[in-house]
Amino acid sequence: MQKNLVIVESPAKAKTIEKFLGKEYKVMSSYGHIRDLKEKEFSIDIEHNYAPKYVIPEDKKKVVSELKAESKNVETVWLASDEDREGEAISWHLYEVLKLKPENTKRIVFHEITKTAILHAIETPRTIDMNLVNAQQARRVLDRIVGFQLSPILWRKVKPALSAGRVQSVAVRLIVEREREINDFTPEAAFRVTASFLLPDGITLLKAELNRRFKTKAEVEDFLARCKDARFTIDEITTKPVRKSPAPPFTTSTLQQEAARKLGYSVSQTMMLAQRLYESGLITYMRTDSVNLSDLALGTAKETVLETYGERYYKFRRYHTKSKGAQEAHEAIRPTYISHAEINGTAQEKRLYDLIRKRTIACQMADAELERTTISVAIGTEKEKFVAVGEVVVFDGFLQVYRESYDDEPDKEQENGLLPPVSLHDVLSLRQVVATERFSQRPPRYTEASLVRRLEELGIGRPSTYAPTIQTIQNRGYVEKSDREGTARTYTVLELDKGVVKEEQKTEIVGTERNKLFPTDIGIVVNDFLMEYFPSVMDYNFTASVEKEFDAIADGEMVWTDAIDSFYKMFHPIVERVSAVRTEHKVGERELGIDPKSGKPVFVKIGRYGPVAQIGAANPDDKEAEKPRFATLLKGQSIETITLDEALKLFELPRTVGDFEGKVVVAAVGRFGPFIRHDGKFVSIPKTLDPLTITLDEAIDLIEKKRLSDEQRFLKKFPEEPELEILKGRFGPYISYKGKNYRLPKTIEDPAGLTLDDCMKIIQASEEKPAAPRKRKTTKKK
DNA sequence: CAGTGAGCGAGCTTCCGCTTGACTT
Repeated sequence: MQKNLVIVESPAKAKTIEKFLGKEYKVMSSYGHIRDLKEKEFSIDIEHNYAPKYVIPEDKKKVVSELKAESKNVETVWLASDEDREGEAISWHLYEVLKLKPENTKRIVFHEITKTAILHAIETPRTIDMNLVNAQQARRVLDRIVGFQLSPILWRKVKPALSAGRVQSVAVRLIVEREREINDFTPEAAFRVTASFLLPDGITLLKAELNRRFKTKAEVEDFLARCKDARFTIDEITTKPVRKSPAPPFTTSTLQQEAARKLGYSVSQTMMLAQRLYESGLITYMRTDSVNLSDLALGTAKETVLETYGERYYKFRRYHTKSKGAQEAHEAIRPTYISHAEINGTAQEKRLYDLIRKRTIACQMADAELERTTISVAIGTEKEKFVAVGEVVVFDGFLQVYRESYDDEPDKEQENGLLPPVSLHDVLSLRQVVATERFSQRPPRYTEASLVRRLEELGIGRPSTYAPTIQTIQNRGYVEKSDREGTARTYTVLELDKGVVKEEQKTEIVGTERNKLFPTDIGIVVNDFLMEYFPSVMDYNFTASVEKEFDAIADGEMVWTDAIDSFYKMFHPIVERVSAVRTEHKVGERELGIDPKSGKPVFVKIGRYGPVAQIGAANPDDKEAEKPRFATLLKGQSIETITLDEALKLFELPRTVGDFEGKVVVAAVGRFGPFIRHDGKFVSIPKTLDPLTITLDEAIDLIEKKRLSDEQRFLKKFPEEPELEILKGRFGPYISYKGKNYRLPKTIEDPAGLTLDDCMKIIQASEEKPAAPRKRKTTKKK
């Protein structure tokens, strides 16, 4: 019989700790929370002081019964979940569910997974902190109230299966508001003036920028005229030292941001890779808001820096977390063994590990020392000056290892390089002055990672929820990840060369964006609705202010049910009031005008399946009445901006394009976008064409292309087995057999040369081993 | 990943945070 049972949250942690503790201790994992409110019921008894109804979820029953069985057989149970709100609650639920006894239950916490830390924890046990547990219950109950009372309102007023919540709704708000800022933005033009001079040596060039910008072309022309005969002299040379310090070690959010910027990983991809590194024992825990490094880690980082770079490069630094609502149950994300430069794993895992390792090492390195030189060039007696700025790295320090990236890298033209040597009062000869029209930049759309950064700044969401939240707002159709092609813009360039001013119009492409978050019509409608009726929940400071109350509860200064009660008394009446209003019109509905043909009103709104246009109103009392007509909006159209004419055009679909081979050609929009139907067959219409304007010739072209690719699709058929075909898909050849598809191994060079026997073998092989685990989230759609 | 191709009334959907499997479409 075992003497001790230690329960931690994560199985990987359990494995490590078991090694430290020896035979007397068995270490098991709870796999996070073991008890929660019912998944599909409100589960809060409002009448009885907000009593939560907890259940053990189906997928946790096995763990719980194993823990229960084990806990009966030991002398002491050590509850070692994390030392934060959720961790304390996990311990309490374990205590309750496993029916533990106070006399043989001990609560311990440790902040680093080392033998000393754990042994120390065992020597200093405490009891469960009910105040902290109650703070968690308040958090849980509040989120349930908000989520489960707001969502049904959306089902009725906007669209079924939508959702609202303390975190996700604010995330959507950020994206909607950013989109409006972009729409409202008007770029301002100004001329940026640069000049190049020849130094007295007659060889070296100096480039400098004017210290002001001109609003109008007239001002530029005037300035250029003044330059023609001006005398240019070096007026001032200043040099000052600049220091740069390394960024703190990674937390979940900063890791997600840097992996997106430097490696191009999505937020969820980063988390999946980090999870694997963690499970392999290569890095510390990946869901953390702490920048703290253990003494052990500080020591090995020091050794690594000293060994690799020498004493001058080392600097001891301790970082303190300043993000709102941080709970610091773990360390920063760092390699388990900082000296390990090489690891086994996939290329992606290696790159992420390398990033983590470099960031960790760099944060214990010396500042970089730079020297910034500013040379100013006087223009005769004018007030304006040309200025050249150069930066020289005197000592690279941490930059040798790691340089943090930024979301919006500064313009390349502003990059500071090395400046040529000059002396005060040198007279320069002007080679050229160029005035380029530049426009102020609109704010950028959010990426997954920059949204995470903003949420963290606002203290909204936790390391374990950033990636899932981003998934949720996309699954609900509030937000789409998408690209936006830039638009061409002309700008003016004026050039003074050899005393002559030339003017030229140039074109640039601006506003190109890749993989950015765009709000959908549904997202906008839901956001505006929530903002109108529930501004307090949508407030960017809502989370921060309830966090303060949770802290007061944790400190024993507030009763958790009182906190919930005062929120509920404010919140629920609004829910009641909004639910009671029975409006004929859906939220976000907009009347565009009257259909000239039928004389009926034309609406746009969020329908059962998304944005639709509608002619005429439904008449539920009169079954005989004419039903309204519906048409789905095309991609790129919005119920906010669509015009009456555009909406009426939609009703021309399905539209007869013409005849081809004696059969009619029809253009329409289906579930998967615009398509052409001809002779019972369907062909998708590519983005470059429009179902409203497509011509018969274009349609025939599409049909013929499709026929060709269909023909080439069949690589081989077998007369003896009609159910088996070798086909060519977009991702290479595959076998289709009895309604199922099988991938061909890459080694096969001539798929058409396969025999029936070969095919059956491939099918059997893939049936036996159910392929490599593909960790893809299946989208929850029916 | 692949192919698919309509409808706006019949039953269900939903929150946030803690943690990993199971597994073919």
